[in-house]
Amino acid sequence: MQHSMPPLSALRAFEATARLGSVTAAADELSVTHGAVSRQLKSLDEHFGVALFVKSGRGIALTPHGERLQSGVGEAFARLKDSCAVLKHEVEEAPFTLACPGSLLARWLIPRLDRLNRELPQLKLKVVVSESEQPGKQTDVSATLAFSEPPWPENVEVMELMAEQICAVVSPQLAAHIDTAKPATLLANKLLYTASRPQAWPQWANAQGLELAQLEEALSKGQGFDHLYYLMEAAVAGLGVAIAPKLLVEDDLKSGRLIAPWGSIETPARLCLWLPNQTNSYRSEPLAAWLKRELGDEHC
Amino acid sequence: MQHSMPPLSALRAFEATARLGSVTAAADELSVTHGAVSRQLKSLDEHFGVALFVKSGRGIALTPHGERLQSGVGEAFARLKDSCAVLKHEVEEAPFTLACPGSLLARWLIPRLDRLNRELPQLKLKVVVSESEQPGKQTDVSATLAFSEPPWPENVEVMELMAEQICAVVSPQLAAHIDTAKPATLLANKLLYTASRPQAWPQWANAQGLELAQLEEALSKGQGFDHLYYLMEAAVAGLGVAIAPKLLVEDDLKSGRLIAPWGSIETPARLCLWLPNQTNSYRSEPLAAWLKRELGDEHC
DNA sequence: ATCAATATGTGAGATTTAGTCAACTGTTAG
DNA sequence: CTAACAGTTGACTAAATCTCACATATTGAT
Repeated sequence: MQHSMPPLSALRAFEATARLGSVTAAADELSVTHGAVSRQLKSLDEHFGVALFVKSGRGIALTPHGERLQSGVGEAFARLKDSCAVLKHEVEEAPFTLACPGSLLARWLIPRLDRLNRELPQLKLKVVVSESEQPGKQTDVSATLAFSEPPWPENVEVMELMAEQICAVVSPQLAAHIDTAKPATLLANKLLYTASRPQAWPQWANAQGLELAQLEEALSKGQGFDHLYYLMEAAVAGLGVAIAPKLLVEDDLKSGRLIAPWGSIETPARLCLWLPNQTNSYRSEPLAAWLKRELGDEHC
Repeated sequence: MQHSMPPLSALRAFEATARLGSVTAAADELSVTHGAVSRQLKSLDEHFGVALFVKSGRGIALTPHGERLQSGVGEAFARLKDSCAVLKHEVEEAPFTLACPGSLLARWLIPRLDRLNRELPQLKLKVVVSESEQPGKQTDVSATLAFSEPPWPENVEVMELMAEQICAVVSPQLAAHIDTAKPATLLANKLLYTASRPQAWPQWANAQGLELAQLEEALSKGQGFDHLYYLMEAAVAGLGVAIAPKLLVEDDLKSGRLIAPWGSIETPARLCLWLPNQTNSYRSEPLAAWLKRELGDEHC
């Protein structure tokens, strides 16, 4: 009495065969060969010690025992399929919430959001400003887009999208008064910075071969902002020279609202997509692919 | 949308775990290690792209998604188990019908039937006289017991129980008038035979070194019977010398109603249990074992 | 009648799935 | 603070399942 249950795969084969009235059709539905289904049915016969099908012409037909089994098993499998389909549907129809820092959201993602939604409508994408400092921490988001430096924690999946590049930017009006050929002349100007990225100016200065002490002094005469977003607005307004991820000023450089006379440098940070553990890859992969494509296009 | 169904074994692990509230308990019920169940659950999470359980203290608890899945899947599995149990019960409770030739039934099986039923009550044994000449042919019986000669057809399972032995038997009263030392003297007596076993006398005569021509002549003076059963009654009544399977006269020999002065010889035939293809081995094996034991005991 | 087409059954071997074992992490209770 | 418990995971192994190719049986068409 211990094991009245036969192997489940055999029951599934039975259910499909009984419903479709054909071994071959059932095999087709289950994406296996008819031989595989035939074996499963034989194993069921042996399990129950009674024939569930009899040959009928060149096909098969249920025996009375088979018919009685089918009535219950058919309903059970219908229930099973329905339950799984409902859950799958719930998961797929749920909006995909992408968290992202405000500056990246405002200056890069939002201008592209309409196209993203048109190209990946099945995501039902929702974007929110990320609140936590650690991207993987928020549990109520499907993914987080952010610049961050390796190493990354182990219990989350982090997809690297591109290296961060930063550049010093200035309004064209202000640039007219600077000798942009020599980086050092920059230090005479008002430097704009944000506390959220204290390493940005030192990294840039270092790459340009400038003395850190000189930079410190220049910064002390500069202006700080709470947020990268305000910093960039200040640069556009011609308040001074700002340092910013190239990605966030790309549109401004193209439109001529800002210029970056000293080029850009790569930092150790990477633009990453952080995925909590159980994120459905069917949903995150198209988004990752779209982001990579979008970022790649901009480089050309 | 193709494959909304995860592997069924993973669903079963989920159902048991959700119902019992514990991976270890589920593993126990399914007779596997907890590691195996843990893997199955993980594969389900990945299939649906959502966590179905969360760690809760040192155990686990269903997530809202998990709870919704459980409600349907639990019922479906209950249905499945019930359907299988019902069928299994039907098969096990159905009487086991054993067919058997009339003579074997009357002179060997019926005297032992009460004990057989007492020792194997779960069989709910029913015996019927076999109608078909070919033992495997009848479809409405669970098994057929009969003497038959190899080779046997391929599509039925035939279990050999013992070699057939035949012996010439005579009533003690009649034996008093025969010189039983020499087989040849037998030919002077009235030979009793049945058309259903034409080879019996020739086989016996051959084994005793008698001429077939002489036998033919003796047989022509003898008496034929429709059925082995009448033949044996005739021998008991002292009408002449009969030839019969030793098994069928064993009880008569023991009681002294018949004697077999010339011993017995083995024929190519075997006492066999014929099993149609889908006979449940859980039911036929105890019967076969009982028969073998019974036959073995008689040889001692 | 014979041949092609259709449907199912089966032996042998390959592949995939699922399971075991043992080590590891985290939690609770004494 | 240790021991017992509950679950997860890496590496390996065992077993179930599938495929392929061939065999058998029925049906319909030439």
